[in-house]
Amino acid sequence: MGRSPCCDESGLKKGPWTSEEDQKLMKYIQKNGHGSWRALPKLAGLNRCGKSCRLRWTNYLRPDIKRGKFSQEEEQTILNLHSILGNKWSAIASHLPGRTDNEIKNFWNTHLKKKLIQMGFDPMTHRPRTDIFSSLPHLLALVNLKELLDHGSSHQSSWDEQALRLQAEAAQIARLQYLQCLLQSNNNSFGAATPNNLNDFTDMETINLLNSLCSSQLDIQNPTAQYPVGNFQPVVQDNSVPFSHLPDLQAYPTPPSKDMVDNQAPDQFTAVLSQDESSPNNPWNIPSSSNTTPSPTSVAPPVTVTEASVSNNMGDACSTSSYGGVATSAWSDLLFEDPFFNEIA
DNA sequence: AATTGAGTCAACCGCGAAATC
DNA sequence: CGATTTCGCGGTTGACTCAAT
Repeated sequence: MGRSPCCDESGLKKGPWTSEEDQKLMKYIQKNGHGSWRALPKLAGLNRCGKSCRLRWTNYLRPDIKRGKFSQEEEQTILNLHSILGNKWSAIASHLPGRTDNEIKNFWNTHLKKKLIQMGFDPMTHRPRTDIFSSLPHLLALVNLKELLDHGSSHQSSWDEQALRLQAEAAQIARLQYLQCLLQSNNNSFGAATPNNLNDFTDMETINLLNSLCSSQLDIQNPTAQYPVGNFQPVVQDNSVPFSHLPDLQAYPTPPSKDMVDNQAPDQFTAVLSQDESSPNNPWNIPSSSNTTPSPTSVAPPVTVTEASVSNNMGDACSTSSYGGVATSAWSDLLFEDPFFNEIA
């Protein structure tokens, strides 16, 4: 209750910190600890409010702060944890040594959120957005209108070409979205990506969609060409080996449920940034005897296979989410790295 | 060279919870 | 036990940089 008046006090400096101020603050805290933040500025000889001092210390001056770009592992950890915790930046930061909540929040807002949106996923729910279906006709109409205005009626043929091209691209987006939904629903109907349901995933419609996506952008004159990892390849309609070009998803067991995650105190989690090599078939670090049947109320996972797993700091196997974040799925990785997808998205 | 727009990130603001009186 | 103070969190802002025009 009650608002801290410290920042409202007049005469206190605001804005960027100078190196002298940093030095004063650092020296004082290293010598005395921060104690009462409210009292600190006076004691340290700073014309700042305590709040500003605390922020400067926790986000910038603290000696254990790691600076620089986020690694792939950190990015995946953030995605995983965000899918469980939402915008609990401090909770997420507690699993990323040396990273501050502010830094993670910024990274999310400037990079990860956009990435998910570009992929057609809702950054809050980590699930495919369905709104694009309903808005597609409107978007097309707007785009066509703009083209019309830009080119005028004297360029009818050019306008037609543009419209056709845009319509084709929009259709690609729609198909991609639909494909994601199919993958999602297929996955959800079985609770999680288990080996069996992956084999079940031979729906002709989906395969046709994949093929149409692939053929539109790959060298159709050279169907046997080798594609870089992450790019789409044509799907062979061979039910015995569907998606043979994908990573071996069958090595991954059913991930733990969200309930399991929820039942663990957040502080007990420690991100383990690589798959547990001692149990390569158990990347979730779940004891083999665990009953990991997701509850009906748990967040249904998208098609998610992640190499990031989570265990608590007691060394006990606990859980990561059954919902490891879309960006960690093999499919999502493919989408991320697919130049055509990035272009149209 | 000047302008503009997008991206980034440090810092601020307001709120609620916890701690203290 | 209620009032007040302090702290920490999450959302937002604005200064800065850089690339494109």
